[in-house]
Amino acid sequence: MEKQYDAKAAEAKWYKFWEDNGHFHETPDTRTPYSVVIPPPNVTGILHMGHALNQTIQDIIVRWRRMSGYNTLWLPGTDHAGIATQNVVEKALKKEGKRRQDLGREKFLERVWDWKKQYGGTIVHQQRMLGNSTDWARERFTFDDGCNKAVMKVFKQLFDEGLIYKGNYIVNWCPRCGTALANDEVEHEANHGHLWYVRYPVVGSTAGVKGELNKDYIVVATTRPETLPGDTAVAVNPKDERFAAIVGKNVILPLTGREIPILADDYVEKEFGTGIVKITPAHDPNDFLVGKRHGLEEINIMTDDGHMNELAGEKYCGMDRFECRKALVADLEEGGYLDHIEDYDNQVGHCYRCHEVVESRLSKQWFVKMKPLAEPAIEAVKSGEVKFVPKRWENIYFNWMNNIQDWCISRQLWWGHRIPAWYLGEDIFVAETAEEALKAAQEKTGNAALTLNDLEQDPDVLDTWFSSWLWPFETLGWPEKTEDLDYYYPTADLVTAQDIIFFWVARMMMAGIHFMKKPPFKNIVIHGIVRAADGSKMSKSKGNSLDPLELISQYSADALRFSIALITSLDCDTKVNKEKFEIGRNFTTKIWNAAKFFEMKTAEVGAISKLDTLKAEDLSSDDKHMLIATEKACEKMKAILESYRIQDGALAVYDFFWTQICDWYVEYLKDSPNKAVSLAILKDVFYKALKLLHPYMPFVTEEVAHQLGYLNAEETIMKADYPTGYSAAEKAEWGLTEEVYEFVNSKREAITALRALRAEYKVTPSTFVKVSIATDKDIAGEIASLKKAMRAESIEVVPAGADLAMPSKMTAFGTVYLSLEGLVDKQAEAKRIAGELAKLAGFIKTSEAKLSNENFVAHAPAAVVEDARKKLAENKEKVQQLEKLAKLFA
RNA sequence: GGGCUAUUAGCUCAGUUGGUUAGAGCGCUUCCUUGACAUGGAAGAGGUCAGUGGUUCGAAUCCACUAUAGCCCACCA
Repeated sequence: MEKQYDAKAAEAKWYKFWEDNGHFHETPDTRTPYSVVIPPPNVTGILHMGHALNQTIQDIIVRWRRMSGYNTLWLPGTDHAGIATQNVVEKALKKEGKRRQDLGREKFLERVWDWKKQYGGTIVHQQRMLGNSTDWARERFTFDDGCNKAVMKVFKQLFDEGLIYKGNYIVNWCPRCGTALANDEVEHEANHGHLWYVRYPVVGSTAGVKGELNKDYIVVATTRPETLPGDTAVAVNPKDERFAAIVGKNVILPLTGREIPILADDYVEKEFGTGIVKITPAHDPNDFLVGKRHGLEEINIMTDDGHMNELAGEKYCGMDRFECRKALVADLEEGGYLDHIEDYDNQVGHCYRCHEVVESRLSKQWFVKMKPLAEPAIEAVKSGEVKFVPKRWENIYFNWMNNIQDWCISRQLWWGHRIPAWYLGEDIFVAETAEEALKAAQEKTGNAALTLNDLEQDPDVLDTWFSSWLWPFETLGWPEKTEDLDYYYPTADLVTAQDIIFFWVARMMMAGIHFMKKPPFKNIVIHGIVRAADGSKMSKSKGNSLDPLELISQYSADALRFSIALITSLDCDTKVNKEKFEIGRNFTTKIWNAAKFFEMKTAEVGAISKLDTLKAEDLSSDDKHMLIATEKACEKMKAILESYRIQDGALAVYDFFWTQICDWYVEYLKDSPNKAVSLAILKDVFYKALKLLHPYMPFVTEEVAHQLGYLNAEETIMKADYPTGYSAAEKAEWGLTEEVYEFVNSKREAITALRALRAEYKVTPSTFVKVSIATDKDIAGEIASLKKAMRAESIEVVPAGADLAMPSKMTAFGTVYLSLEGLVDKQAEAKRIAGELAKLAGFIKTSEAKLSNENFVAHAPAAVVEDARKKLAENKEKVQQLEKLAKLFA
């Protein structure tokens, strides 16, 4: 083996090997299926830490299941990301000085597809760098032909079922993207703004203008003065006695001179502002509803790109909305209409894609009725058919599902699934294809001469999520009846971050149940978000993001994966900084060096024993301990991974490899009296460890498994069996008992105690020392190995309780004494001992109090009481030892 | 305005159903390098488990309140 592990070379080599040999690919057979669909990243995306975390978790689970004998499918793909992708291409066009309208719809779409062909593979390529064992042969795209077909069918079906409708509604509108947005595509952010108090003169009073305004006006508070020209009423609360007298009168809308009524409506809060609110039905969702209730006119004063139109008045027409706000406020002030201004903090909606301030805009859109879809999706979780991990997300899911609003699915974009609705005059024909729509139109009109040219297709496209909510079954072939669909659906686990529970997970639940009659997955595993070291969100603009590809290049993919697994808890967000990835890198190095050691020793020793011929008497207690520790590690990993405790698993396998194998057993092996046996054990244990590790660190484990000859060139550790420990027969044959395990643990405790004594008394490790051990245990067989581990010149065994005047430490193994012979700083020692005695006295006091408490003795489990008694006795003995020692230094 | 979560060593986090003298990694201190590995080994310092009150023989763990931080939802102009 090379002196250093070349991660870059190994990772490139093995990924190609796996992919070229179809190791990620399975087809339906008689085994139990285990399937997972990846949350498809945006095709415009580049790999970020969120992907790295999400996909590492999935790959760990998937690789573990694959090794555990399941027919495993992890299905990859990308999302066509309507707005995001269109924006990218529009930006490129802008550099050429063009807009998408200059190209026209068809040419523009060609450009987007060209872009997709050229750059759409970026993230797909980057995912391979992580080591994902995704079945690339089944890679899908939410806008490929199959998904398009699925989307068309779904739209038609929902329309026929009366669950899709078209309506004139006030929607969230991004003036920059020029499209409607769903409610959850709007991000609310704190805004330090103002509340403008504006005077509206009451008609029929003596109110005049400019400087002559008096009590004959009312004052209206607004955060959006620029919408004033769109006002068609002002409103007060019907129970508000202050204004009872003026309800039904009219006011004059400042600057326009238009007369508008004063209404009473429950929506108005008496306490807020002045208790009077202006009603602008075309520019505010609440006002829209008020307007509907009172039959008000809806005056749209803005263009779809956020400028004022002619209805805003000649002066403001063409102005940007925020420019207009300034101009209008200035005019109000000049006209004497501005009462005063207050600072006011509120929440303002922003487009989740481009961050522009969202406008409420009146327009015709398509909606899906969600309530009927949500009900069975709620039930599926309530009944336990689908489980959230961690469970607490269920409440959040229920809360959202119970308050679900209809889903605005139309987008005024070009890139996306075009809405399959065709118009002929007033008639709408919804069909899966244009031909079917034409046929329907011909039948309806009785005019067989109609052609496609007579029909006009709805220009809008569907929300991207309208395709991705079908992801778990459209990717398996639906609406065709395929073998894959039959075998792999429903999928097993869905792993995703908390931020798309509503966007995606909840909707997949609804679609899966509605169209497939079965929820799309059994477990929904929700993990946190990767944050920067200071806890803030990572973002490119802040410059605080870590690039997984850079980390891979610096530390290796295995290092990235292991580190991220080690520091991630499902329960909370994860803060990361670069240094954390050294853990994984160092671990890789450790594995490599341990392998080198094994190779070297094997060559040195020559023939090593065969594990299956060994009997208990061939094995030392340390040998047995190693085998038991391995057994325990296997059991532990299974339990951990079954409950999705990725972090615990990383820690457990790290500890097993580093502490159990390297720190203790390898050190033991160097001086083992029977190296042929110990190497045989190491050989077996090492391979088991590699397999336990493989889901976390696929590359280095594969490389080492080949280097050490566990596998031949055609084989892969990916398909090796996940270790389950030893058989009952083997355990009996080898005498692997809990007693031996505990015994060796206590021996190690004694070794550690001696080392600590050395450090305390500044006896360097190179000095051979005289050791005494006071114990009644039979430790004769351990003396040889103890001598080596303790670097002892001699070890004398004396009966427990023997009275030796030497520094000592108590262990379960016995009391370990270090002979001093010509040491030490007496004063410092005396002081240290006094400190320790004080500490022990405290413990003994509380301990005695506890034991003399009848309640404790009566109520606590016997084992707990027994344990407390034992500890008390031990500590009392310790005190005696220390007191004796204190005399030495007096 | 509702809801959720967090608060444990200097830092990042474990601590599974209440019973440890509260752990890990990094950082820090001391010692150890020709013998797999200094990306290493050994030993150690460092915490009244955010605060207050309660339940209990016993609380980091359960309950209530408070404080701080973060997230999500929500139409108060």
